[in-house]
Amino acid sequence: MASEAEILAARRKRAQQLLERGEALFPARVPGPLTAVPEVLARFETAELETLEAERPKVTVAGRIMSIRSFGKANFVTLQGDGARVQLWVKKNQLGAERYETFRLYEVGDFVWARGPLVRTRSGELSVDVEDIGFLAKAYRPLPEKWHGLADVETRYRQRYLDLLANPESREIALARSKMITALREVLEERGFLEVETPILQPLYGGANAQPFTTHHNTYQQDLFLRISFELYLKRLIIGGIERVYEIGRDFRNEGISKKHSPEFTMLEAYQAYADYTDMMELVEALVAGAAERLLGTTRVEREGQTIDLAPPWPRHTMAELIFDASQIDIQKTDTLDSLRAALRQRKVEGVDPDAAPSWARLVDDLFSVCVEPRLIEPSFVIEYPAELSPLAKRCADRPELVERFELFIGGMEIANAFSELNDPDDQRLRFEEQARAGREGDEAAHPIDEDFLRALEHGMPPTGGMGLGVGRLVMILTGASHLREVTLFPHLRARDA
RNA sequence: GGGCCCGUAGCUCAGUUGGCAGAGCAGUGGACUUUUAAUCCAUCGGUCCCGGGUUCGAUUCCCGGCGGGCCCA
Repeated sequence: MASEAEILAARRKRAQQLLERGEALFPARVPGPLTAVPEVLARFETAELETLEAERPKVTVAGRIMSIRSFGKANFVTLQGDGARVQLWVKKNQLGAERYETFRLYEVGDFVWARGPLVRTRSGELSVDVEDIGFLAKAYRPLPEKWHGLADVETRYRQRYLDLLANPESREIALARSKMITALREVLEERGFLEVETPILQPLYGGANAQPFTTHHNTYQQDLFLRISFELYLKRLIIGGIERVYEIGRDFRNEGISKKHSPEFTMLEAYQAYADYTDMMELVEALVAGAAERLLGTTRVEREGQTIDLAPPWPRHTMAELIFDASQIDIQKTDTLDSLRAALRQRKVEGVDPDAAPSWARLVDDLFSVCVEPRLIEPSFVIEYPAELSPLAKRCADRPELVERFELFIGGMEIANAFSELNDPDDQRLRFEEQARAGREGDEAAHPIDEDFLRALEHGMPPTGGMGLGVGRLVMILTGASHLREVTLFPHLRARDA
């Protein structure tokens, strides 16, 4: 018996035999209080043989059977509970013939509880010397193979529960993500930020340059968008007098998928009144370094064989400097589309098509993405962005073609984006109108004009610093993961044909 | 969206220069009261991703599709 159908039939047969022996397949609860497997290990893993023999501490544990090594009248069962494993030592003379025969029907994958004193076997392994054992839940399907685990990438993503069971690294990443988000919240709470929730279903999207998902509300007969950022709602809260505010949640962008991009992804955005983008730099430094220290106990992380130190402060360079260093092109001199195209044709920067971008600023952005971004491995702030690329950021007072903005790069990825928020409603209207023009000229990611937001700004917004941080990408940095999917429990995949 | 690669047993993988489809683990039956991927004996298990084409014969070659990976956009 080894085809899938036969394996399933065999497991059903075992289940039937259990029923016939009076064992419930899915009882509602465990008899008596449990000791979690990790706690068993924490308390007794290092206990001496003599101590265990003298005290014979009795525990009841529960978990999933991961393997059974049977010797006929004695069995070593590996039980996994809450990610930790403890061995059960199940003997016929201890259980009695009747109960032992029932136990022999338990198989890998099933959930059981077991009670008995903790002992050490001859080989020294901490084990529950089982006096009593019972059934908790039947597994009708088998687990992945025990030694190689689950390697098929697609199955790991589609059946993440099997991945979590079989591959400790996957579990570690899931835990790390959760702990990291807790750490981010702690840093923000310590600084007096208030966590809020804003609409995911929005009548008009905005706050970023991206294409949205669309949906429809039946009762109101209203077309809606899934948000592409939280920005415009969080700024409304600043206007409303909540002076330090943040949200952690999901954004949705209807765009390509890559190791750094997912159509839905978790974002942290924070806004602080009476602050500017330099204050946001300090905040981002505190968030990233704080998360690293709280999660890893260090600011040093490994990535593709090299060590990155996240300890602040981080260097700050203008976009123009970095582009010049990488390409020898001075965008401050070649400050028109035609002159920059000419310079690019002369330099022939690989991967940048001088004719692809519709404007000087977009061409600068392409150039930066290709020749600078991948080099920014150590944490680096990039400052002074073209205003055209930043329709929601305040202009530099002395150079109105630039804005007070930075992006943070680590490991060649954009991790955070922040600016001194534009609070002049008239300038904001101009920027929206520029975006609308770009949209009419075919830029599908251009920002729509948001009259309701303009009206809110006209009521007055204090000078404000705001920032957004890609949570999944930061998890990648802190765990060394190479793909956003590795830090996303249920990544989006194409539908399987039915 | 483009290029390249992959899809074989429940899992991890071989293999077939076109000729009855293989291993380990898992499963099943048996032995075994200190194992650690337990061991030993026996045994079962396949839509070779799907659909066409070429061929005496296709899992293998060709075309299309589906799913995945990597690189590029």
